[in-house]
Amino acid sequence: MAHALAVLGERWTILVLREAFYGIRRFDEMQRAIGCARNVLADRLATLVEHGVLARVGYRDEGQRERFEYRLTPMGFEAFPVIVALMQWGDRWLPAPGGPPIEVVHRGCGAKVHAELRCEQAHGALTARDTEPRPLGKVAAPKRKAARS
Amino acid sequence: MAHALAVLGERWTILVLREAFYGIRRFDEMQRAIGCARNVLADRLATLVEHGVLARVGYRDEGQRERFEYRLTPMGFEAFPVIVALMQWGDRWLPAPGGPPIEVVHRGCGAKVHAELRCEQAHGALTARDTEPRPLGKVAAPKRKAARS
DNA sequence: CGTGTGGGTTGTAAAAAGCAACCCAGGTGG
DNA sequence: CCACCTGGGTTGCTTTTTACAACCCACACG
Repeated sequence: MAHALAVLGERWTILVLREAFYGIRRFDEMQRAIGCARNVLADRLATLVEHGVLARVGYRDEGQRERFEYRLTPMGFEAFPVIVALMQWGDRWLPAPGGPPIEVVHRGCGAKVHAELRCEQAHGALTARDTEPRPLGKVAAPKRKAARS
Repeated sequence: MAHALAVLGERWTILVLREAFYGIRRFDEMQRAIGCARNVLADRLATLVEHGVLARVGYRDEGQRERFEYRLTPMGFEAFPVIVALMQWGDRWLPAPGGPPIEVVHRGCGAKVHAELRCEQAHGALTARDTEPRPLGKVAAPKRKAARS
């Protein structure tokens, strides 16, 4: 998780990804959409490409020279639940006046998409209270003074 | 979503929340667990309290003066899918040598918990490719931006 | 009355973000 | 054939954030 945050946790990265999911691929479009500084955007795109979340691919519009755009890789695609979970939480607890500006729907069926937690035995949607953390593997030295429940 | 990131998007915030879900409540425990600077932690906790994600509640251990700890509010609890989605993505694409240090399981059943996307008509788990963004034009207050003559 | 402990607040240095200006290469128009 | 536009950046400088360490404070204990 710390590694995940090293890749996705910087200031504009999640917004870059969201725009990528919305279909934005080009530097200027991206910059207009999210409104961050150009050098920071360049840095974030480079970091994402370096980690394999985006791919920098050449394209050529008619009568133009070759330029580059950024596309989600499979690694990037799989970050979608993070985006949806964040949007959902924001819409629920920090609602924008007038409702959310955009929503994600099932292509074709048109119903709203949401993120939920499930266990591998199909026990239905879970909340944090239905779960517990389980430490694995080489646990470090025994912690002194365990917390009271 | 931008609002969500204003609350959760700062550098250590998500780790603070993760530790909160693991049961960490106190300043020093938190500081040891995530390893960030104390002033930054103090700032993050204050921000989270201010936004209603955590609550600062007094407690008193026997023979001690009153102190304060931080507990998840309902708003905080509902951020759990974000945490799980991030952990899952990190474990999948940036695996730690020796496997993930911890996993989240269904309390009782013990099976691993994961985040997934579903539509409201129970069409099963979705990927980003099964979805599309839908802009919502429903503006509550008349904003008359384009109709300016 | 000195020490320990939890929960912080300085103070200062290093890193990151923001902003505007500039660069570059190829295409277009005059 | 030169000026200018456009997409995709880079450079330089200023303002915010982070990081790290040191310190503070109120109480309990011995």
